[in-house]
Amino acid sequence: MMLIRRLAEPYAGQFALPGGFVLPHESLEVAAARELVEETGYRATYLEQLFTFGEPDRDPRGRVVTVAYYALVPEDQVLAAGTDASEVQWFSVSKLPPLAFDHAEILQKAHGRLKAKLDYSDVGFVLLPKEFSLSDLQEVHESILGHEVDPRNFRRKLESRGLVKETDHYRHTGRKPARLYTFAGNSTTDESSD
Amino acid sequence: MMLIRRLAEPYAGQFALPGGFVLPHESLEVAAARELVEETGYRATYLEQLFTFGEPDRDPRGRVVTVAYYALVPEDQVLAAGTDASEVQWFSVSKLPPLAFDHAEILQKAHGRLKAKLDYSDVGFVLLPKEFSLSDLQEVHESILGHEVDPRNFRRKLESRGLVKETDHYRHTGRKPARLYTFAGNSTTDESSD
DNA sequence: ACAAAAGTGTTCCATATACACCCATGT
DNA sequence: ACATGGGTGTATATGGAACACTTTTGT
Repeated sequence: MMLIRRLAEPYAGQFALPGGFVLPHESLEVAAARELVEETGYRATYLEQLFTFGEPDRDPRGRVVTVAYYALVPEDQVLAAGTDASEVQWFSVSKLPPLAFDHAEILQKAHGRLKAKLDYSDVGFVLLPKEFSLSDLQEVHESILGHEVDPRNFRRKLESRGLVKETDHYRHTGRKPARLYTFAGNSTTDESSD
Repeated sequence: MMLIRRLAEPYAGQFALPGGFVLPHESLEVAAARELVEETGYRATYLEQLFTFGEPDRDPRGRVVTVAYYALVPEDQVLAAGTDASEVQWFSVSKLPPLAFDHAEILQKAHGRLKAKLDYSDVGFVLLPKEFSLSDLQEVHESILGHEVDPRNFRRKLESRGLVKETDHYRHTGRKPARLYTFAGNSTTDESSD
């Protein structure tokens, strides 16, 4: 989970989700992408609307309705703090600091959504470079799900769904070289839900 | 699908979803429930946030962000048109009239969500009175899914999940009396997704 | 040679699907 | 008696879960 440390009141010094206000002629999604770049330097490739939070008292400054989006950020991305935030930092889902506003609730909802989408959509691939080993992909799944996965069952499922294409490249950084794969396709014709 | 005919411009005379503006100290969900009562007379028991629509040009009057909710309304509910609408009318999903704004897109999204939730949540029961026959429940599922369901498989699934409790009441309105059932419980501990 | 991660098969169980007839009642 | 919707069982296919050892390389 990527969080920023707030500079301004309220909640100055605490961690929070990056965010800001939508401009008059800007779509919600474009606004979310813009704020993310401004505050973390990351240009999102995957961005999905999560939920809209609108309790009347969730911001001490007055009525603020937040349309929350979440982005998936490959771990190797370099993040540079922008103007609104003094610090950008990664946290494990299980070790979150206290958060500003109702942002803990937002994060929890995002995590639940991600878990649910993991096995009927292609979100798992977004967090990896174009070529990856099957162990890489498995680790992504394990860290999102929060538990271990059996490598044989995992690989069998990938194969039966035709999700990956093997390349003839190998990564030689470990002990036994790992075959690299690419994502095979957009099978999920997303007519349903969100 | 329940729609109202608009009285005011823009799109006067066309069908649209009931809706309106959130009051300053009102939560989004309360606002949705209030507008539904005002425009259709129906007090929602099931109301769920669907999605937020915020394209800059979706309303010709200016920038309007819509936080869409959907309610489930048992068919036997009597609907009385309120002050903002001249007419409340039911439509089949497959035979919708032209709709105001981007409301067709909203409806389509709601339908997709409902289909997806049908078999991992309890939405199917909300559309029925407290006591219902298994054929009633099956018809609800068929009309949401848009295809027929095998009665043996359907009943077996209900039983294996323990979703219904049988009563010793029968409905004598058909030829063979149908045993009536009640909804058994809230098994779905909704920690995940939305 | 050994440490460390990559890779590989089989069995079992639960759940989904396909399919057709008898039953109980009201008219 | 018959028409109508209510109600029932079996066989097959599919997908998920549990489980441990061999392979290949770098050091």
